[in-house]
Order: sequence, then structure tokens, then C-alpha cells
Amino acid sequence: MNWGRHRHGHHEHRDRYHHGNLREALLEAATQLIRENGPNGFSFAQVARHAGVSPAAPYRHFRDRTALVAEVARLGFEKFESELRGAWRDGEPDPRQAFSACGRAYLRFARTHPAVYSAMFEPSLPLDEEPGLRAASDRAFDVLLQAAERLCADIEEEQRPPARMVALHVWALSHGIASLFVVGNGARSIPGSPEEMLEAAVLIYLAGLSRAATKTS
Amino acid sequence: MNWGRHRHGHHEHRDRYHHGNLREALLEAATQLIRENGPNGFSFAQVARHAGVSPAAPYRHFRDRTALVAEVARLGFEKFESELRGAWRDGEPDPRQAFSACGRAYLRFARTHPAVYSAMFEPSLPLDEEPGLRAASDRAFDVLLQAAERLCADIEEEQRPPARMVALHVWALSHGIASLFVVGNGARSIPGSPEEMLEAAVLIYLAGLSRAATKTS
DNA sequence: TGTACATCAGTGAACGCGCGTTCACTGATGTAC
DNA sequence: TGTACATCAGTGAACGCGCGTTCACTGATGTAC
Repeated sequence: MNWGRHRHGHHEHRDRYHHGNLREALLEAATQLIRENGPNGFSFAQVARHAGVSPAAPYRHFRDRTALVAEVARLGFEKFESELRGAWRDGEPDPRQAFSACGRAYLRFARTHPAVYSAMFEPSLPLDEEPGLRAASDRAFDVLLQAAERLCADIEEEQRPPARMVALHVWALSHGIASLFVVGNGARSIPGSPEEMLEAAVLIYLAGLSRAATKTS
Repeated sequence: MNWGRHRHGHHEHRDRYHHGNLREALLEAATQLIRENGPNGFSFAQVARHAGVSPAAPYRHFRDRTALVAEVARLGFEKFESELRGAWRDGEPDPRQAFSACGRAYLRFARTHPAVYSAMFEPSLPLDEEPGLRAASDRAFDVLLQAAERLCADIEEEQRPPARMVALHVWALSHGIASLFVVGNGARSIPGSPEEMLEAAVLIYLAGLSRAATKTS
């Protein structure tokens, strides 16, 4: 049977009995299919076909479809973390600028990897069943948390808000903007770019931070 | 063939050739299945089975699965709008309190109808292909927009921010909190309730509004 | 350098299953007279 | 009040299809000697 002679992106592995790179090829194929049909819109067999192998081949590398998607998401979180960390640059040249760069990096990631992004934040993602997934997600959030701590340190002590709260607020805002206005076909249109919108919102929020009572109801 | 003797919720229609209420029963069944498996995690045939009818029956009421989900979402937007409008109460007793009630209503909706909420904001929702869907979504947003206009009216004119921007910021924040911390199995845990978190964030944001330069990059 | 052998990645055929969709049908309902 | 008839909601059987999973297999690779 002919499973198709396929494009695996960069390297050519055709006509070899051993693919040599199947694991990565499957992850790539899954990513592409998620981009086209959403995180739940594809089958294990389809992934195999896209990678140009028999439907039984993926079982050598992934327990099932869920494990495959989880791995896409886990790698996504790792890349996400490293991009955020790179943008934050340990608070250089100064915390506000670095924080803003971080926000832009957040949305850039969502824009350039919309498929992976939606897999990462899909409610059905088994965060706690696949090893390392929750941890990878937490490590990405830690970048935001660190940044928030640094920003909060500049606020006078007696009215300093909890850094964790600030990080969660900014995360929610970023995620809200990403999922409403960046990712997906139904993405709503807005005046200006999502980046501008996030930047403006964060500026307003930070302005409020140093003066508002940080009451939590 | 026995398609099961089913619970259709409140009324009993068993042993009747004509269901009499099938359209609503199908919408209910779909909602339940979405709750269990996510917006894409069920089949047309499954819905029929849940409603206790033959697999061909749903075709009398819905073109296909997509149309069914879209209708669930459309009804969701209508209910969402009416709840937001009810909470806003036209700005009574005063805009800030009404706005805060609005935020709580937003999260309450996401919490009590998580299935419908995720269908409504699923990226794959064909907002522009099903009649009335986009319009229903816009009408819900309009409540937020009205509220933002009212709040902005209280700010001195020369530093008054665009109401549309404010509404979008608050919407993104609410949606971010709802989808990260309320809806779904993977929902992250936070200190305090999502309602408290949203309230705090909005307070800080509003405090920043009246003083920040409303620069948009 | 050559050969025997272990390892293991990928094959391809097979299975039973549920799905989407169609079809001619049937039974309940409502209405014209 | 009764009856004939049109309407239409739901039936159940049928179809072809792709899927998930299994299995004994095979061919490539690497390594021991």
C-alpha cells in the first residue's frame, strides 16, 4: 500500500525503511493538523499518513493520540518559556521595558504558533496526567512571576501588591487578548494591533497598581 | 431497535412516536455532551442517542453537527447578554457597583454554563457562517461597551480614554480569567476566587485609567 | 575487513466499531368539510 | 360530531468509510568477535 511520498519539511527520508526521524515528524504533522482543525480535530491515523508511514508506526513513539498532543503542548511550553525569558532579559535594560517586551513576546508566540498555543491552553489538555506537562507550564508562568516581583519591588513597601496577584492579572489579560484577538478563525477584529492593546492595558494597570488600594474584596 | 428510554430532563415524552420537543431536547443533549467532552468531543449520532431518538431524527431539526453547536452557542450568547444586562442594571445604583456586578455575572455565567461558554468562545466556532451568531455575540459585547461608556463619562474630558478600548480591555481580562481559572478540567488554582481576582484587577485598572496617559504605543 | 546475530523501527493486512447520511416508510396530529 | 386527507416528525435498515488497535512480519542498523 502506498502511504504517500511525503514532504517532511527540511530533510528527505523517502524510500528508507527506517524513517530515522519519525518522532519529530509525527510531532510536526500533529502540529500542522492542529493548526488546520483545532487540537481535537484530527486522528492518530491521519498523523501517520501525513508523516508518510503506516498507521501502526506511531505506536512505536506515542501511547495514543492524547500523549502525542500532550507532547506537542509540553514542547510548546518549553519554547514559550524560553521566548518569554529571552524577552524579559532579567529585567534589562529596565523592568518596565523588559516587561513590555515580555508582553509582546507572549502575543508573538500566540501568533506564530497558534496551533501549539491553543493546544497548550485547551481545557481538555490533561495537565496532570502526562509527566512534565504541569511542570513545563509552571516554568513558563514563573517567568511572568519573576518579572512581576521585580516590578513590585519598585513600589513603596506599605502599598506593595502581592507579586503573584500581579502576575496572574497580567497573565489573564495576555491570555484573554491572545485567545480573543489573535488565535483562531473567529478572532474578533479590533482597532489597532493586539500588541498595542496589551501594552495599553498593562500601562493603565501598572499606573493603577501603585495607587490603588490592593483590596481583594 | 431500542434507542433507550431516556430522561429528557423535566418532561416525559416516552412511548410517544412524536417526541414533541425534540429540538430543545437535542440542544440540551448537545450541551451535556459538550460539558463532558468539549465542544468537538461528540457526534451527531450520540446526540440522537442521548435524546432517545433514531440517528436520522436530528436531521429534521439541524443541518449538521456544526449547525447544532452554533445554535447552542447562539442561545448561549443571548442568555449571556441578558445576564450581563441584568447585572449592569443600566448603571444603578452607581456605575462602579453595577460594573462590578457585571464582572461577577460574567464569571457566574462561565461557571454555571462552562460547556456553553467554551462553545461560545471556541476558536473553531463559525461566527460568520451561521446566521445571527455574530450578531448575538456583538449584542452581548454591547452591554460591556455601554457600561464602559458610562464609566468613562465620569472621567474628565481631556484625559478620557476611548470607551471601546476600555470595554475590550475588561472583556479580555474577564475572558482570560474565565478560561484560565474557571472553565475546564485543567483550570489552574489561584489564591482566592476568580471573582475576587477579577474585581481586584478591574479596580486597579480603573484606578490607572483616570491618571495614565492613554497612549496607544 | 567480514560475518553472525540481536535489536528495533516500520509494514501491511486484519478486526470490529461507530459514524454520517440516505431512503422509503409509518404513525400521530391537525384541519377542511 | 365524524371522517378523509395532508402534513410532517420520527423510524429503522442500509451503505460505505475511516478509525483505533493488534499482529506476525521484515528490513535496516549496529555491534561482537
